[in-house]
Amino acid sequence: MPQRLMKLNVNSIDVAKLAGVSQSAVSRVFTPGASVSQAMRDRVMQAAASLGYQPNRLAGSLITHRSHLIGIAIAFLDNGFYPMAVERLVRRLRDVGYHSMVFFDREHASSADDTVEAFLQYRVDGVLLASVSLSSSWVTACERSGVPVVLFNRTQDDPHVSAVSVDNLEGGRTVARFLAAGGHRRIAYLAGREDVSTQRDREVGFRQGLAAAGLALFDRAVGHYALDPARQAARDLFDRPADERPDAVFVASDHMALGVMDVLRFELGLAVPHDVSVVGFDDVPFAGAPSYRLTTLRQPVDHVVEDAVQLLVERIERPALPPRQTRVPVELVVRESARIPDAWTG
Amino acid sequence: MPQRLMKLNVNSIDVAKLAGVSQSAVSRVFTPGASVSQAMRDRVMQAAASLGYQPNRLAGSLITHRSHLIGIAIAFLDNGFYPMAVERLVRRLRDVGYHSMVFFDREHASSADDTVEAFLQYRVDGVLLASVSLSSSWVTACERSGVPVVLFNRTQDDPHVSAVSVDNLEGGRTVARFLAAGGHRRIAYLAGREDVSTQRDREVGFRQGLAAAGLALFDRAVGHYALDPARQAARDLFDRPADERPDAVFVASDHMALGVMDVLRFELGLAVPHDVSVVGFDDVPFAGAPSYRLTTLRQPVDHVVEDAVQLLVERIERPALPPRQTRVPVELVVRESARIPDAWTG
DNA sequence: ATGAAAGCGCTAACAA
DNA sequence: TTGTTAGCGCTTTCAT
Repeated sequence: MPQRLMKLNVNSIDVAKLAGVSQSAVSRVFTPGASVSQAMRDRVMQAAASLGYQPNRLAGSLITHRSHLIGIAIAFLDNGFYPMAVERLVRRLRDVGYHSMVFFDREHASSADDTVEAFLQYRVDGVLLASVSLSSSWVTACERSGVPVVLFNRTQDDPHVSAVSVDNLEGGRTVARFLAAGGHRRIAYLAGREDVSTQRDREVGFRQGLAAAGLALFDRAVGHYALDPARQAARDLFDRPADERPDAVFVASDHMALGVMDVLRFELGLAVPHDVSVVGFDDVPFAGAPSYRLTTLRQPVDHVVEDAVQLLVERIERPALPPRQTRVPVELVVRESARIPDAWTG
Repeated sequence: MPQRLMKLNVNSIDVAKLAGVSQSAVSRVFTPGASVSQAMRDRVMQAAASLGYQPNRLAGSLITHRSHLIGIAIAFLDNGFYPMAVERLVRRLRDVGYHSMVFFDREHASSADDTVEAFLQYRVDGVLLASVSLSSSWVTACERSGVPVVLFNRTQDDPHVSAVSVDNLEGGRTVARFLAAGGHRRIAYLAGREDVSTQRDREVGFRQGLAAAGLALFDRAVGHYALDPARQAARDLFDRPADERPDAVFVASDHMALGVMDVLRFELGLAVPHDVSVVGFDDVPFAGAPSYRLTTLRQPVDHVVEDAVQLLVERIERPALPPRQTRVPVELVVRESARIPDAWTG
């Protein structure tokens, strides 16, 4: 049969006819764990191969009620932490048999609305939410339709939703301890977006740590987890006479911290860490570059991803299981952007 | 009816019953452009809302033969160009009504194999290939099943496949002209992966431009588009006495170029651009950072993405249309990592 | 404009 | 182990 006349969408009936077997036999051959003889398998596979047959999983999902699709919603990839996270999430999900539909939602609620609608219409088996701005009503919408949701890197007070996050509170405390031990006395904080849990927890922990060292926050500015606002915040904090400016700053994300270092060194002519110590959060790839050498708290991406996938898959496979939260420890990575205390042991 | 007893997977029949209309009426209400009275639409929408009904697009695709799914395959997100590209690709596709299944394939052919299989099994309407390593046989597999493919940022000599790329050849020539005009005489090239078209075209164009200026390549090393190999290549090229080392280097990607700058400045103690000029390719976000200020060729992401989506959608919607290739112009972004020729006008 | 009926490609009882 | 049969939830003729 000339290839040009080949039927475009080959189905299991075509394969069955060519192999001289029933259609359901074909289905079984392509169903892992079904009961088929080797002879049957060989005949069917050969027929399938010669027709270029691939089972239609969309059709299959109709009856199994499993699409093996996971919806991933994320704000954007500007911050270098998220490309790492998304890539590993998608890879890990694939390892355990799921495929990823990914959506980017910046600020607008309407866009997030469409995203949830798409998840529901495509009958995704589960949802991973890494967006900073998704309100809890979307979570409710999914869970009500029986679609389990896992919050990635943010928490809600609501224990009815699974979530994985790093220990932002302890991270904040660690930085405070490190900076206080380094002899800093005018310590500032550069905040992320005020409405998200990571920001809040990092700041609360930081203030706790400062208090424990007998210090109070010297100053504070807001960078919204974005580059330009962070740069402006750095100017607000540091474009002052030497004795009125902070001698250290904890920046709520590396993405912002790298921009802050650039402003400090290239706009304001300050030396890091001689004039000011900078500590970030995330350990993005550029944090380790010789041009920055940013001291920061590492979020162990693989660990976080592993937990997220685990949390999601367990609820997909055993819907009766209750939601769970996990909290992954962070690790201070000491580089040279902040003065290192004598005999720092963690 | 208590919410806890609510049926989990509401279908169009449930909605029809509640609204007291036929099932096909429900379908019409949710089909854009179908013929329904306003009264019918209102009744159905109300019933649907009260049940939380969302049409099952997987079922719909069975009959329409359109999944509105696009398969995107990409190597990885290490290189800062790709996060930008993927994010915009996914957004743009969504704007025109398509949803993205994304896959990451590093080197292994078997993984790419699985990816194509998944694309076929999920009956994606089209495929976008941004992976560097996907061989042309996958393209054939998709196109034979009637799934149009667009190559993103790489070309094949084969005109039977749609492709969008930037003008790497002209880009290479431009850099040569710029460096020659800057008075450099020992000009080196740091290559990407030898087996991909972007690398080849950039180098060919570069050599052409050098020849036109009466120069030949002074030296060459290979960085495989990856950070560590690029850093090693930089050492090989520059860890020599002053009169034996290049006075300028064109690096085939910014991702590598930033690493090269770090080695030059922090390991080898060379000043950029005083001792050596560096030019990159891509214009990734960090290229503009004050710490680097890398002179580079900008790939206009929005333009490239626009073309890619256009090329794909036109073939999905009019399958008879032949594949096309587009070539997007690049633009030299002059910063301070390379000596600027007097009166440089482009 | 609406309803009845057929069927998209598949999986899963059930029989044999 | 294999075949027969009945749907899964939808879109789309075709009548009305």
